[in-house]
Amino acid sequence: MATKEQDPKTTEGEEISAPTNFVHEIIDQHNQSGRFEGRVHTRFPPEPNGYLHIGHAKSINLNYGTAMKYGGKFNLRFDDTNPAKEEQEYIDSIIRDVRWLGGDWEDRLFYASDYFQQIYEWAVQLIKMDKAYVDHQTADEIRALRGTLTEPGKDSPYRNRPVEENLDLFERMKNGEFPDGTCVLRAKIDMASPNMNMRDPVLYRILHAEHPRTGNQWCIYPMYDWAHGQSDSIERITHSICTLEFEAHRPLYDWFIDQLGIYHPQQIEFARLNITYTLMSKRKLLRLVKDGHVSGWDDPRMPTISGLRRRGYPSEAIRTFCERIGVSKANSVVEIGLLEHCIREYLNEHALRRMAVLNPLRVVLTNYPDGQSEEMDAVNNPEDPTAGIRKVPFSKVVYIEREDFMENPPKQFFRLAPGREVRLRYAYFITCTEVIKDANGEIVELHCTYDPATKGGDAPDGRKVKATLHWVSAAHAQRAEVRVYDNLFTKPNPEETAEGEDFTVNLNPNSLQVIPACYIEPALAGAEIGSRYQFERQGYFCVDLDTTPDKLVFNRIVGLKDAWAKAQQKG
RNA sequence: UGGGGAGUGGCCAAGUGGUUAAGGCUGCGGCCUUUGGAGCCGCCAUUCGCAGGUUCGAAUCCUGCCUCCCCAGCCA
Repeated sequence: MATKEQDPKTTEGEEISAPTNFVHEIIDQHNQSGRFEGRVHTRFPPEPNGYLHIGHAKSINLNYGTAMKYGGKFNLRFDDTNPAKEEQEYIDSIIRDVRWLGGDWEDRLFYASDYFQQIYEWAVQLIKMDKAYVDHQTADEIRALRGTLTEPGKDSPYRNRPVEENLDLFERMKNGEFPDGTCVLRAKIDMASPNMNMRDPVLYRILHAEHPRTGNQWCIYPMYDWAHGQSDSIERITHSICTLEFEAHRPLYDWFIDQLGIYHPQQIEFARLNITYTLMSKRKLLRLVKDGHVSGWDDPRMPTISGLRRRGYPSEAIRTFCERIGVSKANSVVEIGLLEHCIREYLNEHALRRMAVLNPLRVVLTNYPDGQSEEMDAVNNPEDPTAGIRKVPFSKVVYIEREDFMENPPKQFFRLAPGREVRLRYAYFITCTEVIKDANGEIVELHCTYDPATKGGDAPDGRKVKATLHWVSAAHAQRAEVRVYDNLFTKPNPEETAEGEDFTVNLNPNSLQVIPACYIEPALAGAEIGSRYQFERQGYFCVDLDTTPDKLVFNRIVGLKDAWAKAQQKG
């Protein structure tokens, strides 16, 4: 059915699928022109100053996926050039997350700090070429002379120091002779450039700080701009894929590489991911953690990879999502609904079905023999016959979902109501005969009769019911805590606030609802942490790591689509 | 009012001078159903930021304009 017209071929004639985005299109052009001799080598270059989030997943998927598509290689490299903000904890979490997302760097785990010596030598080379100088201005003075977007900057008074003096000063910077902030090394480019990045950017600053990798070996650290392009060059990266904000830095990276005369990767910029009702800024996510708005980086409401993992989002589904959103240069905001769709789509196929009652209503089957119980066959996954069946115990008293009963149902409601017959899934047809209330008029129990002829859920006389309810036998039920999540923010754009307010005013006070005592079927006892199930008619749930041998805790990953709820909303 | 990017349906996104302007998500109908789930079928841009122009023919080429994003860290 798919038309297979002219699949592009490599020079070897081996088939490569058609370009799926503009990045691949550029690579195809390079492969045609022979720019990189057919090599494709990408990398994911995080700074270890926070946890990865789903926006990073898009980047990892693009970089790793691209390498795989072209039979190339993929590196993981930490851009650890600022010891003031970076920590080993972040390095560890990032490694774990990239691996979990399926990225495989084989033996190519690198650090920009691995290249500090080389980068230092290149700085010396630049000084010798009279293309860099030590500037003793303060940060404020540098800023004052940088000019503005519309006015050119002015040369630093230190700009024309002799090469020998610069060499000496830079050496002494490295040797720790100056306190932090005394001076910096700057590139000598053009203070009048319309591109602000070219106005003599800072290359090195003095930072007497302990580095997670290099300890106290260095007290000068290269700026990202001075380290990043060269790191890619050292690793012989072919395509340096990065986000849009670095587009204006590309001329600078090109200038460095051309001055140094070293291998030249091609930088390609794409638009970062934004998702409705969530934040993607590392700074703001850090704030949520530090200020205790969430329980940690792995709070199941966080868009961090560790949060999504704990919530129960399968990495396969996250990957599908990353494929489906596409890659372009247009700033965009993807609806959270698409992510949830991908999660449901995967889990529908893979999650075992179980029955669990979150908000129980006791039902007594008045004509069912006292003390009797039997085992019903239940399908584990209707989408996957190989998942088999299980036994579910049934007895005289069962719990059903409170919202599956209405005393005075509207015409659209076809679940249980007085005098009405419905099916208990895999069990029997039951008919509600009596509603028991307490002194306050609260419904505390239902009396129903069951039809023994409908065992398994089918009526031999062919009569139909309009609803099938999930249930749990009271005598066999296990207890569990269930945590139901909603969006962390109440607005599609959490950054949208009134003057003087910040994004925390948009925090959703109902983003976490804990249901301490739910009833679950016995097959769920001993479920492993991280395992995922569909609770029939409710949604997908994942065993949380707070689970202990005597207390199961489930996270709701995502609810099932609910036509009844939607109809209610419409009124 | 410098420089660099981007504008295709509610949200993403294909499209690279000749197609009825892909596809997915959402939404809306209907079928089916022992999950009001899943699945299946159908509908949803005479128009591509706007205005001109070139052409037999323009989302695609040209000109002008509008809107949005990024850049003035010793952050990345």
